[in-house]
Amino acid sequence: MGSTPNKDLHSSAELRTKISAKLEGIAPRARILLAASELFYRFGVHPVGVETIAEAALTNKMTLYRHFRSKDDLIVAYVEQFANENIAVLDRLLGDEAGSPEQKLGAWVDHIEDILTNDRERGCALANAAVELDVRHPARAVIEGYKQRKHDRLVEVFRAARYREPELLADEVFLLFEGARISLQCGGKGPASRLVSMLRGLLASSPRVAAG
Amino acid sequence: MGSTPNKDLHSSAELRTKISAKLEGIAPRARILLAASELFYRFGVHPVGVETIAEAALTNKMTLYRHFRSKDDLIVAYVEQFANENIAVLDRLLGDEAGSPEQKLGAWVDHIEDILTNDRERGCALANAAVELDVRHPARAVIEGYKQRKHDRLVEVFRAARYREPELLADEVFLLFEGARISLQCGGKGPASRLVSMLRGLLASSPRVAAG
DNA sequence: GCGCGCAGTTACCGATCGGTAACATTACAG
DNA sequence: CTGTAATGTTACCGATCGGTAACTGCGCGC
Repeated sequence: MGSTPNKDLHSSAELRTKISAKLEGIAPRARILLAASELFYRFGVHPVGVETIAEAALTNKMTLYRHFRSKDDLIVAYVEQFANENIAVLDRLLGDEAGSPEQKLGAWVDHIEDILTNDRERGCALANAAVELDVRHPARAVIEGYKQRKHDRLVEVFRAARYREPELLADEVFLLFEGARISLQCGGKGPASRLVSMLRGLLASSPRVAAG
Repeated sequence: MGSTPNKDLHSSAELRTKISAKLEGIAPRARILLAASELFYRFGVHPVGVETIAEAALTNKMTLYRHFRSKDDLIVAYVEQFANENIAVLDRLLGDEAGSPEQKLGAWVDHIEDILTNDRERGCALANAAVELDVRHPARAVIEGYKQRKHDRLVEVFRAARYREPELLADEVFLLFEGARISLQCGGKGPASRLVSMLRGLLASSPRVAAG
């Protein structure tokens, strides 16, 4: 009943102006992908129709289908874009030019804090998509690859920071973060709001090996 | 593309026989709710149509609408049923007749292990539903209430077990578990598979107050 | 045996879905 | 200025969606 994103979109100019603002001179394909990202993330991939996406992108359905073979193709592109963006953020925060491992981890926790306190937070777009999509949907492979890469980066940094059990620590931090994002959608503001302090405590108290 | 549950259901007799097996003499309403539970959990609430549910319940759409005002009503009933069942399990595992707090926690961790190693695991049905449904959907309130109650039970047990910071520990365990269930759907078997040992370690190493 | 309530059946409704065909229009390169 | 490629527009397709009407049939209590 409440989930009528198309009607909501038409009646309120909110998203319309919000998307339009970034649309000056951008190619149609990019516009469509941008609009799809906003809508898919806000309402999910199933409730949002292609017509709605096209209109939000200030174009039409035909142009959409000239750039994407099908809605499933668009979903894959949406997921890939999100994965690439997130990986880019991770590269920036944890890359070679981001300082010491401790600085990297601090910056990463700050970044997490920003995400969780954002009022537009609706969980991890990729995790949400995984929930919505069938296991055989091609986007699922993209999602799995992203989560794997993210986990690997964490292990790297924990190892560089000389934690005694970098894999275990990465698993722990990974699960805590995933849990916080999903539990924010289940109304549980309490547990998620304490994630950041939990992470800082974990990083401070986990055993390390002595410096060589 | 891959998500065509209706066709899948019709072509394969799998779910049909599986559900039919439990259907002897059960009232139509219960049959419908049972079929809806199976289908909603496997494929999500949006991709599954009411017709498919009715057929899986060995009845028809009219009977379905005699017992549920709308599909959204059915979704609410589905979520409520899941919440009640899960709370009942928690009552059994953590209730007054379940032994010492340590025994309760051990049994609960074992229960979690069972869930995560189940090959039909598709995450928490309620969390999945929350991802799919709009914030204003009436089922969302049910989900939030359930998560709150579950969290409260955990705090109780941790307090009874004389942990120094029962709320913090409950938050931690809660987030870890939620994270494991969602990350199983993102292909990350690694982190989730180590959840149980992480939980046992956490319970063993967290500080407690001295017995009075 | 009769009546009544519930379930089954069929057909239908308007709306929307993903996707396509045919054509008009723009923009830009030569 | 002209040719060409991309975009916009309109109308349409079959399928499926959630939901309803009208009628038939069965079973059970009285």
